[in-house]
Amino acid sequence: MARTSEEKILEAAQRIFTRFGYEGARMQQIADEAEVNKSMLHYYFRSKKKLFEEVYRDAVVKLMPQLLNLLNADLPLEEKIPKLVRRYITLMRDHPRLPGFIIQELHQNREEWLNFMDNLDFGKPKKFLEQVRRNQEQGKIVKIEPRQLLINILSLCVFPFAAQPMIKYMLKMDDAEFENFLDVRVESLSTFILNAITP
Amino acid sequence: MARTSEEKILEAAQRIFTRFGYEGARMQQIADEAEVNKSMLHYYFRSKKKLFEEVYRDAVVKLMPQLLNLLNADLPLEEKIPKLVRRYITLMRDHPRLPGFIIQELHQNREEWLNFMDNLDFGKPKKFLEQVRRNQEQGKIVKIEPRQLLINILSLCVFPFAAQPMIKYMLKMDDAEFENFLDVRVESLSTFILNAITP
DNA sequence: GATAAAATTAACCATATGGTTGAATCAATT
DNA sequence: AATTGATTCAACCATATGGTTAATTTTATC
Repeated sequence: MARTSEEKILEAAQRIFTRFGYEGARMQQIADEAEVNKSMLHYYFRSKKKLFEEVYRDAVVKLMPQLLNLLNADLPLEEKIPKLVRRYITLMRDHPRLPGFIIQELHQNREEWLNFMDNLDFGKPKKFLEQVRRNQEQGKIVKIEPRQLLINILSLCVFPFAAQPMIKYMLKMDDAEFENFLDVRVESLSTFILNAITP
Repeated sequence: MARTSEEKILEAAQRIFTRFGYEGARMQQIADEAEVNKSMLHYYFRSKKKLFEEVYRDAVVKLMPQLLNLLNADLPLEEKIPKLVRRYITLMRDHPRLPGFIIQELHQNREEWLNFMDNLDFGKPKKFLEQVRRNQEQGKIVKIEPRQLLINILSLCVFPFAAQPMIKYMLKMDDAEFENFLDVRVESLSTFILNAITP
């Protein structure tokens, strides 16, 4: 404990920005959430934009490498896919607001976002795509464009979190039921995907 | 042509709100986009919030019924699923900003959003869920929780649009390549899903 | 063509918001 | 205890923004 003011601000900013977005967040709101004087935000982070960028970078750094490492790991597909599903869903469960947050905020200033990402520079899913192509040539899996498979896996894992409130509404789930839905989903998705690509 | 000011404003508001979100959008910006004096926005729609609600309602009404009707149609699953995929992807292609917009803005005031949706009241995917259950009992498809299958289909169709810039970035696609990716996707997804649920 | 109603505009207004400043307080070092 | 630098705070500031008003122009009606 005994978090410094700087830490308190960052954590508060994380909560507020991920919830309300850049435009929707108020500096005063962040200060209140951090239990700190508003001037402190500028003292430590200079401006709203700088503070936001810090938060956004942290979010991206928290997610992207996790997504990519395992994707390029040295594991046979039939092992890798269940592991991917389990890890992605676990990751999203821990940070359910991040996917929506990351996607939402990049929708504007696309230019700016591009060099921002290039600076961070995580790898690309190249190895995974090649692995799929190889498995396909060997007839181990069904014919499918590797990028399509990649996007399928990502979609299936991430979308339910981005669309969480909509899903809860459409299927009339409360929080507990949704959690249960996710428990089931880990197993369900693995077999779903493996089934889909098994000849 | 000869669109009325009211129409011009609504269309402009649609473009601006879906792009920048409620908080990010500026009334002046909408007025400029509509080539209309800012006071006109208040003259016709009273307030930013009212104008936004109109735009949001239009967006939801444009998407939801389309999603639900076909889902509950009287068609065997093996026909219905390719049709669903084709229609959903076509729909998203025509309105690529809508899914992100709808999801983004409901993330806040969840309470308000709930009665809002209840007022509009589209159906629920009940018939589809039952159809899946029946097919399952008859051994026509693999064992799967019907709601999971529903979310899978939605995720696979919708997510690529919500995450479009991210995908383009990760897979180094330009606009043309992404369009091509979507062309391929219609076929690819249908067989992917059918494969996944065929015993 | 006079009259009334609707539509349009420019000039304002009140307030919220990001940001600044300068004084006060605290903590470490000597 | 004095000095110094970092930290915290209340009071301000400039500006952007949603919204209002009142006058003007356009359109429709008789």
